[in-house]
Amino acid sequence: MAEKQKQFVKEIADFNEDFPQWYTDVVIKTELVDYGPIKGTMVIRPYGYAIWENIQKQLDMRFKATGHQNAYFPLLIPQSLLQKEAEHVEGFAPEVAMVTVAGGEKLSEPYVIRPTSETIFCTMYSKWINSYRDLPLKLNQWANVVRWEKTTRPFLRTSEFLWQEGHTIHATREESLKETMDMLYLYRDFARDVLAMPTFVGQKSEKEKFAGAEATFGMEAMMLDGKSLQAGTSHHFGQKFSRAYDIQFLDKDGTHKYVWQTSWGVSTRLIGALIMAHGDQRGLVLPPVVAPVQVIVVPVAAHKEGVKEKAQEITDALIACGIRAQADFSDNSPGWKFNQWEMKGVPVRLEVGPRDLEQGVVTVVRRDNLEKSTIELQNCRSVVEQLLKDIQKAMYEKALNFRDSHVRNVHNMKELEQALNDKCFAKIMWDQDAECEALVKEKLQATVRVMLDEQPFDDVCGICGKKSDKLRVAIIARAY
RNA sequence: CGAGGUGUAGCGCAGUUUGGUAGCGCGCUUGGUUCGGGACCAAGAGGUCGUGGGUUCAAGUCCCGUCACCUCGACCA
Repeated sequence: MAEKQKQFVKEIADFNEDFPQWYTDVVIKTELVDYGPIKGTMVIRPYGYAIWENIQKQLDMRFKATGHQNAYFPLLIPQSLLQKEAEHVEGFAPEVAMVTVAGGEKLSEPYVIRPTSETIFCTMYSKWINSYRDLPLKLNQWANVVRWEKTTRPFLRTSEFLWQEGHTIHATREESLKETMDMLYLYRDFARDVLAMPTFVGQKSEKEKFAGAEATFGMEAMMLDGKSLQAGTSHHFGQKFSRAYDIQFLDKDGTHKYVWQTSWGVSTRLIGALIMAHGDQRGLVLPPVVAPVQVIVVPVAAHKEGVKEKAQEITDALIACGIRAQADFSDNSPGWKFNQWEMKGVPVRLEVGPRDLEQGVVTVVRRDNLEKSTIELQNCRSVVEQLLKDIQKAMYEKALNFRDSHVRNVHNMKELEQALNDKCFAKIMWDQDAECEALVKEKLQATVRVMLDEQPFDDVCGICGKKSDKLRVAIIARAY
């Protein structure tokens, strides 16, 4: 028995030895995703897509609550449109896929498959906007985009991925800056409350900012191997795009002005982040809010009198109060089911067997800490409801503790290297010099993830040791 | 594009050194016994060995070509 258990754990690679391999194994074996016929694409299977749907639902609610609306723009973009903003083209050119033939004829102008939709939004915005009364316009799009990446990994980097991209335009710089930050914080709160994932948010370096943006802000999450994953971005464009695409409005003072613009997005990468932030040796651990199945009811000895009926009854009662519950009546052995649903990360398991029925109880096991207990049958509903909330909270606290114990203030290159080798994020004072950034990358294979709005703790740059008036607290980490 | 690796049953692999009837485990099907942490017994089904050419009486195995995929680097949500 114990042998089989060990074998099972082996099935999903070794969590400690090779974390990326563990990750890939888990997403494939838990049927979240499969490789598509084209290299670098993935097929998101029902179980994985259900997570995405829950993420969508939670985000969409928050977007609507902050005055955004959804819309949809075309997949194909004429190449010339993409080329209007110089930095933007340059940034995306290496990774765009193009359509050159349609309707059996070679096109006079190739169509780009959107790598992102700034250009098409801008084109339409310039037609739609006349007056300050038309502003702000705050649209969001749920869509797929294509970026021909050289190396790929399911969810974390694929040639095609799903995301949401918000594109807003405003009459003033203050307002667009506020929008950029508001959305950044919206993402941070969403990650905390929905994904149970603590993040660092802050400004990206010049080198890492979005092609065509004036400033880019990012949200970085810590994975269980101490590496960082960019989980979301929010860009301030200033008037760069509005000048390139001629988006002007007539202001109150009677003069024409260019709009101020933002964009922000999160993608299916969030699913990858979830997995790498919470998983364990047994597989996935999903936060209840996004778990496709929140409660799995496993009958034990289902053929015995009343077991199946009771399991169904309990499941129905939970579904009736809005819990995503499911009963597993397949003819696998209970042990197999336990392991299977644990691997799939279901937060709560209820075991219903003859022994439980005799005593009028049900056995409950939580996925996050594997604690097992029994509850009175009549309290089942309310206990489970509370338990889901507790698990959500406990998962966040666990992730937060992990992160806080893996963040370290460092003052020089030596300490920085030590921190990275200890699988930690490093907080360091940085003078925003590109040479320092390049040095860290070359010597330590690490990058400046974000710059935080925190009090300086040194008066020199931790990398080059020089004084500077541009010192910021930076997070440096190895990253996915 | 640089460096490594892998293609044999649905999945994971052995077999290749030394050419000679295509194997194992899991899964799948059927019947039966089971059921509180991956059950057991029995009987089955399932393969042009990635692909093209060559050597040979004979190629999964040797030779030449080619394709695909994976991992790690440079680039990115």
